[in-house]
Amino acid sequence: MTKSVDFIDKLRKSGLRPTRQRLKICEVLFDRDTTFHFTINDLTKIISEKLNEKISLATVYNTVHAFKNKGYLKEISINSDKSYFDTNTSVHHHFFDEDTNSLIDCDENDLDEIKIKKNITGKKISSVEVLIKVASDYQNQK
Amino acid sequence: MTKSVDFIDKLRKSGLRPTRQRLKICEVLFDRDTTFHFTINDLTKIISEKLNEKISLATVYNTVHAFKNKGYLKEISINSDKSYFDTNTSVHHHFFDEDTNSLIDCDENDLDEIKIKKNITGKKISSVEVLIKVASDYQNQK
DNA sequence: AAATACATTAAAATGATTCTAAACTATTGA
DNA sequence: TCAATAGTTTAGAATCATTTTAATGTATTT
Repeated sequence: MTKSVDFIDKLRKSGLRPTRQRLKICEVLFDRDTTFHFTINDLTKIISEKLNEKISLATVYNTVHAFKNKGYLKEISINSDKSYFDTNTSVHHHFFDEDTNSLIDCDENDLDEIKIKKNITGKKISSVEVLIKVASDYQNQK
Repeated sequence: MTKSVDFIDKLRKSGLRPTRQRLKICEVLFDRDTTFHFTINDLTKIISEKLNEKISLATVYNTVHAFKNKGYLKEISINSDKSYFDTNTSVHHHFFDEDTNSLIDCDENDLDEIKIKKNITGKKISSVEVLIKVASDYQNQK
């Protein structure tokens, strides 16, 4: 259980003012034992339904983007109408369950290390993401 | 240079009627030597500006999705407001140039084969995609 | 405690994509 | 060959995620 003081610190250190809204969002996102994968819609629902808090949608967007820019969240590449975020910012990869539209972190043992042997001239690699889409064995009628 | 007859055939074989609109789109997409990466917007522009054709936006969407479902196009996973498609449907991976928002196919020599050592129980793998994001060396102020 | 800079907000705007229902066209089979 | 039909195209409306706006509010600085 992370204390509110820690979040205040975390925010201040990143040059973000510790507002009531940001602290609430910190609680939802970072006061957890395991990685959390979410869309803005998921997060908004938790805030309003579980916490009974009212945070404007624009603020949720602003905050998530601020956290992403500060490196506290990772955005996952999926072709979806929505954006997916991950509280696990270490280098790791994902399974995407097409039946439930949910992400699952790959364990480092699930996959060999990805080695890029040749890169585009004049560019630096900013990220490498592997997405393994999975679906139920029987329902292949897409 | 693929002949129109071939496209008519291709469409008929997939249970799609060879309409004027679909044939035009086939020409744009498949009458090429190299892989083509595009968004709906790119495709629409080519049709109207280069070919001077008028195809309704809904038809472009319908056709691209039909082609994707028939396996003639691959959709690439990127977190973008737009969807990206690829005429190269073989298993291969991508560089994504963040400076120009464009995709580049990985050569099979750019990357070792991806081996998934452990999968989610009860699921089958429907695809494995690697996305290598690159950007200019100097402009790292994101 | 006032001034300032930063944040939040509701509502409007935007932009990609999908839906609708009417008009059109390729195919089928008499 | 022609009418019936099933599939297709279309413009425009609808939807939905996300961003913008500009006014109000709040944390920080002096």
